Amino acid sequence: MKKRITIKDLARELDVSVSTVSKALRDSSDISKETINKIKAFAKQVNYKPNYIAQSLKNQKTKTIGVIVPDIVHHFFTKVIKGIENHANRKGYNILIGLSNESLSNEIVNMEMFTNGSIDGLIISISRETMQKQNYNHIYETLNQGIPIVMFDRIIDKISCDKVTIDDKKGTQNAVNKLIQNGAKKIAIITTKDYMSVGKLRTEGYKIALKQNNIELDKNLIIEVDDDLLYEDHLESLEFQIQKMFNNIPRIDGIFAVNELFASVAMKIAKNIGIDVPHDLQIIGFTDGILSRHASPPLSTVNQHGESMGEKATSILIDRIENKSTDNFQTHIIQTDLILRDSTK
Amino acid sequence: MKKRITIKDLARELDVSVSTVSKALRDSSDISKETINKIKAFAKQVNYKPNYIAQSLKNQKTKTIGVIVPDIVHHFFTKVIKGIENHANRKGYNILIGLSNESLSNEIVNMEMFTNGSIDGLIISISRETMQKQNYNHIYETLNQGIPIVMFDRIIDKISCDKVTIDDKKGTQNAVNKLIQNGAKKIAIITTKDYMSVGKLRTEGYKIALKQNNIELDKNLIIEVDDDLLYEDHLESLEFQIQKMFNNIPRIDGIFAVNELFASVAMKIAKNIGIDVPHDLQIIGFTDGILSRHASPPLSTVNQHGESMGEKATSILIDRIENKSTDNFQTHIIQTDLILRDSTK
DNA sequence: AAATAAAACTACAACGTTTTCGTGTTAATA
DNA sequence: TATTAACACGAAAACGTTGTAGTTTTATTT
Repeated sequence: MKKRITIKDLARELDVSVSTVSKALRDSSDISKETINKIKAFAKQVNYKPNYIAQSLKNQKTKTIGVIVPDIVHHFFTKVIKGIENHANRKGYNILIGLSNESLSNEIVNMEMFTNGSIDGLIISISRETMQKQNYNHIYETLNQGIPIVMFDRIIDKISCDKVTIDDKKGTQNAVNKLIQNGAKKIAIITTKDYMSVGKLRTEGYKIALKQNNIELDKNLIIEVDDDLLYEDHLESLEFQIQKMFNNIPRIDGIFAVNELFASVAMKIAKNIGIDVPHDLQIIGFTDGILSRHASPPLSTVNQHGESMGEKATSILIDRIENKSTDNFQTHIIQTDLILRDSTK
Repeated sequence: MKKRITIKDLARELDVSVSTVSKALRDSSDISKETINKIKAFAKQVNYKPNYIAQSLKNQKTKTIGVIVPDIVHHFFTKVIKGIENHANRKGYNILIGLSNESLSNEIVNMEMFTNGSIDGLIISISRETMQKQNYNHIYETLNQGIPIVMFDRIIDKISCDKVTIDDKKGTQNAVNKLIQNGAKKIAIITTKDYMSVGKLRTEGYKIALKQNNIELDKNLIIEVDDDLLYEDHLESLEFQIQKMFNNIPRIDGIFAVNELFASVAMKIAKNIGIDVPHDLQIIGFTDGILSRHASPPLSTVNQHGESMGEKATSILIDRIENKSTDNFQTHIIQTDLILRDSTK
């Protein structure tokens, strides 16, 4: 376990000053080409690596960006993170990850850990509880500290910062339109309570598509699933709610679901009670995850392009960090596309 | 955008020295109870937060741990990360995430970014390429720098550091035993090339179980799937390989698969060619992910307890970090358990 | 050869903390 | 009352960098 080599060590060994070494390593015009080469060669030889922490302190920037997501055991977030990491790495940034577990207090704790000098900027998709309680103080605070934030997917309109989201409304419209084109007449939507921005937007898209096609809106066909619990552990409850839908409403021939879990559970239940997918019932979900791909039949779905989302968020953030401007916030909208598989005709 | 408040600011405002403030905030016995209270009160009032970077530099520890995984769009790794984050957070640590994307060079780049003073310790599951090429220099180097490492899941025996893994052999044995108890006579294993430690170990477990039950080993029943490609994008190739197995070998009545993807694809193909699961063919996979749970029928599987794994790895690492000892490396083995669902009788 | 300009290098402060070693008060002891 | 101990606080160095403002050396001009 050898001690780390510092600039001071290099300076001592080469019999020059610390400043000379520092400057040489950064190709300063102050230092002669000759000396630069000598110093760099020696530095490489002894495997000198600059200490990031010291640089961060001195330069007042850390070259790391914080990422806070509600959950990580989740295909979509995972895709976004991958996009973030890729882009960040290319730009020489590290990423610090925090999980809110859908809880406001966790979100706050994570934010506080991050905003004590550890990050240059933050990418966040806020927790369910934060949306419900509409408590955004922690967000405003870090913004006030001059730390730029990019919100993605779960967005708060009234907070002024950069945002990247997908076109939930349009994506849903396209999906529902497809269902209608394929002959569906009685189309249900399985969505979440509408304090969730995405659920809300998607429900709106659903309504628009119906109206465009002159189909009367039937409120009974809007199933607002109680999403307070994590379905990873409470599948039965979800199944029960969807089962109830089939019981109460006969002859549904199209389902749009706001995520792939809802879609695949709906399909499973439909099949169980003898409904043929896609012949009698067509289903389209949201998110092109593993569930959609491996369901039988494979589910048609709205692809969110999570990775692009992560990349875009990161590029906006880094731009903001490096150019220090604090106005003209943009909200970038990523277009979705419809992946047609065998749950539609 | 207000400037961050520093100890210096507090000192100036309260007309005491910087040292006094610093000590007061850390409850030093040097400072009178009275002054401590006054300083703390004021600090809270103006919302003073210590600068982590400065503390890191001074204390020569960062309170952050690095995590490098081959992929993040992956249920198991995601579970482990969740476990890591939870435990780390409880202990006041942040986590820095790096993705190797199964590539050695990416792994190296990430390690280098991390080991330049940014982390106190590292948790890693090494990339496929690293295992193939058996190039571990970067690992040895960071170990040499005095940065403790905990390897998980994909482990290199000969590297001396802490490890946490699951009992792949035993887990597989149990699963295969179950298959045999349930009457299966001709049991195939779908595994990976054996440079992957987990594939190897699981294959061994399979062999042991057969031997224990006096079933002769038939090499044709060991399907080594070519896992150089990511199946997220190359499903057909995987399907083709499994299809071939069914074509070549008639009357397989049991399948053990080393991951849930292999298991679910095998099941899908079996169903397609008219084999009834579980009546004619029983299947057990590995990893209790979303695929297993939502397959139809739901797949019996070996649960890896990823979250516990992450927690254990973190607790071992933090212990190592805080106690600075550099001997008595442990390898902790997490037991699996068998989740029986409808793909077995 | 003296004056000046350019080139090459260095000292030092700073980033925000922590900590060691003082130093000045006050209280307790002889 | 003089001596000592305990207490409360402060100065300064240190962590490893960077960058400004010198200073020294060398080269150029007169």
